[in-house]
Amino acid sequence: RGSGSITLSDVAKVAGVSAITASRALNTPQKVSSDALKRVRDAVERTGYVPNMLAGGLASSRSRLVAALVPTIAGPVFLETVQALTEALAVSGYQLMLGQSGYGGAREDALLDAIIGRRPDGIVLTGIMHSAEGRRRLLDAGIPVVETWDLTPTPIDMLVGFSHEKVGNAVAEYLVAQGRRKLAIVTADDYRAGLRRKGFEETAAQLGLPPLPACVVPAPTTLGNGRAGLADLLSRHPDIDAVFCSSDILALGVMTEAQARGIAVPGQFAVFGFGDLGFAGDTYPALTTVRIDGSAIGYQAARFIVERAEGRTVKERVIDLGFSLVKRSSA
Amino acid sequence: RGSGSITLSDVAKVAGVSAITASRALNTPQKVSSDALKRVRDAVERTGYVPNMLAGGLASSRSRLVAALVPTIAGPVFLETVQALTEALAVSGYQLMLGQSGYGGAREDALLDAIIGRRPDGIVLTGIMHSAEGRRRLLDAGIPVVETWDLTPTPIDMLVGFSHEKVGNAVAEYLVAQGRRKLAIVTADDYRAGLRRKGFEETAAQLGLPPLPACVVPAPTTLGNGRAGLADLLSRHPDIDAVFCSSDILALGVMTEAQARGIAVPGQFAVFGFGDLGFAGDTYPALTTVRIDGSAIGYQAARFIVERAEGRTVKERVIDLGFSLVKRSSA
DNA sequence: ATTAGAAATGTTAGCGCTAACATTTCTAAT
DNA sequence: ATTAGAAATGTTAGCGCTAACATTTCTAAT
Repeated sequence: RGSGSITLSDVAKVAGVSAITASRALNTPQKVSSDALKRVRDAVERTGYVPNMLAGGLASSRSRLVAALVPTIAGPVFLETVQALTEALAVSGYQLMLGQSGYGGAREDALLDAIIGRRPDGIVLTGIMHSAEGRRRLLDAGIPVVETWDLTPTPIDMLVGFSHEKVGNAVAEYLVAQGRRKLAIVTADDYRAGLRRKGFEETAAQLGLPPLPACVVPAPTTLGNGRAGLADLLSRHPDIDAVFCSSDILALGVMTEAQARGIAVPGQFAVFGFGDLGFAGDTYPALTTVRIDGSAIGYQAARFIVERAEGRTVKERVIDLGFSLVKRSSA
Repeated sequence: RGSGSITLSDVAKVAGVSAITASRALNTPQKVSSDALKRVRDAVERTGYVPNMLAGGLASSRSRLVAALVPTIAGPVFLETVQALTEALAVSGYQLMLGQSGYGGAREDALLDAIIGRRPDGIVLTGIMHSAEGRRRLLDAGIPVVETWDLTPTPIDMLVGFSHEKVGNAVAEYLVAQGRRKLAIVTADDYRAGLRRKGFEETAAQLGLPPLPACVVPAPTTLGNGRAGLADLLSRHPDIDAVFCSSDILALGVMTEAQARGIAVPGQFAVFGFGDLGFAGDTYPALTTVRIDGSAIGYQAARFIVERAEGRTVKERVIDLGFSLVKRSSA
């Protein structure tokens, strides 16, 4: 049986060394004489050998695979993170396996099995997985876990994120400082957006504002949702003077609807986004928003996992990357 | 050594059967008595066993992994395809491994090694990989390959796509039929966009139009590129009456710049996009564009690979999914 | 009761690597 | 020349599964 492709033994034979020496030449070249190293490398070159990482992973209990779990890849929010993660891992010789959990947790179980079955050296969670059952299974499997894009009080293992509530606080403070008094919210119905909303409302209340009108739209957010959200808000509260949106896409939708209605932004009301996606600086008016360094999250998560996989212990297991307000024209 | 986790032998022992019977109960339940099946399933339940797919893949030469190669994940174009692919594969028990080749081919070699080393049951290519060397290595490795998002005359193996030139033809015809005569182009400098441009220019020439002004911007496309592209075009040709953009994002940028300059769309000039991304129907004015069914591409690619992996032969190895013009307000 | 074929189950070996230990070779000291 | 320790190399076994073949058990016929 077997695949018929070239194996390490073939390479070793060609190089005139034992299989383990060939293995060492490839994995730990500093443990091999320069002569043997050269001969093995030549043999690899001549035979076109590509190591079988399934076999390597099985033998060493190190798969060099990392799983990333996202609600859906088709939302722009986590892309930067996934991209940075893929790149950073590739540099260290790891590959990324992608899992989509969807927004409901139904398929979660099967997905977890599929992931654990690959014995990845780490799992990066963005957005979801807070079922107790899921946590326990990951912990039991002994796989390092990095949660991202949030700052939960009880991390499973490692964590790279920022405080969504503080984002809400900061935006409310900013808008009030700009003289806005009739704040409103257009937000997706996901957990983190809810945290931002909570922070926003708390600060608004502390600053003496009445309860804020809000329009909740289903995740994932779309331009159309944003337009509908503003329309809904205006029908009930025509006098609002600022809208905090739970994503830049939503904010762009709000501005589009305003444009369609001939309403001036930020003249009649300010619009504040979240995410600082690529287009935010080029909308008209340019979008004021919250910048999250999604790439930094990805790189940091990769660093965490590689550290663990190489057997080093990570002392500081929670990293708050913070956020910044990017002031442009819309608010 | 070993990971200390529960193995198939443990399960077999608990169930009171041999390892191979347990293996069959999990992989080919119809080959096992209902009694044995029940006992194995109970044992799996009780022990919390998750099969080690590295070991399974090594033993059976079937990894149940599929690799997808994209230029970058951080462009919205291929997302739908990657999402559909991930989902369709998950249903059949396969996982997706993500590789980013970047737009340059420098890292391509290392990436290919990393992929081939996992012995995937298939590779889905979107966007790139046309180096002869790369082709040969994939072919040599005996891995089924699906190329997507194009209709090359000489596919490596299987192919799901559509004709970019025909897209260009159709859009030019449409605009001229609408009475537009001063067509222009804002396009990214990537290969497929170039094909669409070619088709567009050819049809324009056939219809008796003079050579078309064009502005080429670097890939990946952004809203800012679109704005700059229109600005550039207008500075040289203030009298254009239609702009064909190589992506919806670019088109939105062009419309944004027009809005900022107080130019009416489609009054003064028409704008035609490409991709029919989620926001296209909700822009103001609503974007007329080319719809590509990215999900269908993903599903079809998954089907191809699963067919092959299960040992069936695929008779029709090239599928043209076509495209459609979505007429809205901007053109 | 016997038998033949199908169905179910089991034994053995091997997939392609690397961990763990064992041995050989080199180096630099006296 | 001898020696001790380090460096380099090799042998053996095992990672956790399944392919391939072998054996046992069941089924339904006469």
